[in-house]
Amino acid sequence: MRRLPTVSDVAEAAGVSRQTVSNVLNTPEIVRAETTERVRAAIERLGYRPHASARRLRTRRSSTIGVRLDPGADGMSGSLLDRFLHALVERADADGLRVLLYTAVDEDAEIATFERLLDGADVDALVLTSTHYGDRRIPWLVEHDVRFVTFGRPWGEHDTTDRSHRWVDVDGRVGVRAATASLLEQGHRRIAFLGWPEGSGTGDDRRAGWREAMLAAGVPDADMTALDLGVEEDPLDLGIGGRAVAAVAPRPDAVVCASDSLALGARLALGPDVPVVGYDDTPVARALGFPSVAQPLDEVAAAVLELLASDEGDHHRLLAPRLVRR
Amino acid sequence: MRRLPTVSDVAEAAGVSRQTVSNVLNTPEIVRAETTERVRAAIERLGYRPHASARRLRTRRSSTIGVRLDPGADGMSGSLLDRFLHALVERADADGLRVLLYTAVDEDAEIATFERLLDGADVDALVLTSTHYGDRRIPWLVEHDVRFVTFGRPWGEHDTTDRSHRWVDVDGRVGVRAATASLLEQGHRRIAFLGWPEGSGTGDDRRAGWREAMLAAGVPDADMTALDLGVEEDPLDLGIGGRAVAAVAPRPDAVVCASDSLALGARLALGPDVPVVGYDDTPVARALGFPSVAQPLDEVAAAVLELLASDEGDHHRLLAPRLVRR
DNA sequence: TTGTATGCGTTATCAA
DNA sequence: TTGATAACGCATACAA
Repeated sequence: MRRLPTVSDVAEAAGVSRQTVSNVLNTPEIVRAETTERVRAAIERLGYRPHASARRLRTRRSSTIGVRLDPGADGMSGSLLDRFLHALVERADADGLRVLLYTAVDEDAEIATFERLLDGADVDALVLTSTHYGDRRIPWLVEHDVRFVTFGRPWGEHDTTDRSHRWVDVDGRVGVRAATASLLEQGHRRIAFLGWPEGSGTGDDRRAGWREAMLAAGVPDADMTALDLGVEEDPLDLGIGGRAVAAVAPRPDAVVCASDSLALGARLALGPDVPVVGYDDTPVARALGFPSVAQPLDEVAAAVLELLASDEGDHHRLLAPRLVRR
Repeated sequence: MRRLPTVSDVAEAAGVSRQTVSNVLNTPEIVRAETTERVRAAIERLGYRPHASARRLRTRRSSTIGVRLDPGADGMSGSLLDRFLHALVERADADGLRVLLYTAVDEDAEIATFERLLDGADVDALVLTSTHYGDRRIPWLVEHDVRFVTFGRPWGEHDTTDRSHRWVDVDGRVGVRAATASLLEQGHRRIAFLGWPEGSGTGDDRRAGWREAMLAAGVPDADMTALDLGVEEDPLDLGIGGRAVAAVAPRPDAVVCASDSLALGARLALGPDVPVVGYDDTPVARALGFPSVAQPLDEVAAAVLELLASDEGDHHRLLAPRLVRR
């Protein structure tokens, strides 16, 4: 591979000093237009590109953000991370940012990875997904003054006031409410909710959306308890949701689900005649043709980068999902 | 964030020179055990970590490999890339390598990205997926003397002799042959192959596996033509494979498919009574419970890194897939 | 076996 | 507005 031109080469070719070349690149406003022109021409002619490592060493910034590639993803929801990542990489590239992947088996290992990544100036910001209640990563990052944004609310008391933790999330409650409303509009009344056991922020949020829509339609609270299903999902046993929903008597008119894999279970158990709505709009939903609540991953990625970049403005973004009708 | 300790700090703390610290890290065999011990203790005590950017600047290597995050992935096959990526990141981490993502809309854009990534010493090797016949990226990389490995054969004449192009691939022919054989063992004879139109390396390879198994079982060549289905897959029309297979009269006993999404189409069109085997063992196959040919992505990732690292030995690896029976 | 001197390519500081 | 000088942290050639 040929030797790459450096600032010195450009400086020599343009008849200026190295520093001036650097200024043209980094602070063009303080350089005279004519000089800028000459330097730019030289850059073009020589095919000069700044050496990323040298710049990083000097500036102590890497312009790289780290993202964890989730190990536990079951593939179905995994494709969600995949799509988010894609959107993120695309947006980041436009801002001159790179995306570095890492993995970790558990939280302690992940924190150890943070240290490695940050100390070596490999990354200077992190994007975290799949946050959960009591996440130990968050306080660690705050304490070590690391710039980060999570895709997912902390689900704590001070969600929207805590300025030390920036997050972007999608309003699942609104999404599930819309899904439920659309089933109600179609004339269904006994609409079951198939989600996870109470206690998970995300799951309870989605459940709340279903309840709201049902209440608004005048369904009494007492009628809802029998239709409120919470199961522990298991990638190896996709039938669990189906069995739960099949056990409801009388049979529900329709089912709103907290995930596409739950929806798949319901669909397989009840057949195509009972309308089912999923969540995340995965390939499975498209393949089987049931509606699903889609997260606006492009917007999420854009918001994540905005929060990462700016010091002022809001620190939290709650985005609206979209119901994909089929 | 605190100021990070450097080699100098460690040297001072251990009462040696910077060079000795560097030697302990990079060429431990030339340092006296006692000195090593003292230096290691100082490293531990100070929490020293080498600064990645500085090392990269000096060594002119980034220890980072670039991987493209595919834009066109339809989600179902996309999860394949996802799983491969995960395996790759995990293995790479063990070797002290980082994985950087990039995207590109087409080949020209991707080549432009190569230049940016390589010139800036952002990455010093690339892993390419979804290679195809006449791939312009390959000659560009070879010409520019860039280290790379592709996951996927070039499907050219000189596949196995061309030492300038290292690749790892999975033997689809063997996989589909095994899938077909298992159906034959179950007593099925009219086994259709649902794949893509002739002309794609991967597709034709898988088709050949089906033909081999059928021939070995004594099915005459003439009987096979009516069972040999090739359709253009379309993420928006998953029914296309199903329609093709439903149009075969008399109805096939079973169907071997070149992908899980084709298998899904066949399954939906023919119902659960006609055995179907897919390819890639995606969540869809697990969800619907049909067998599928699984690519050993862990092994692929390991092989990719081996080929990337070593200058001698083989330059190509053809790995055996595994039939997941269900 | 250990230490000294130098440079990788860039940008920050300060003087001209 | 531009230029000289130093420094970022590390690793290598060479000397001791």
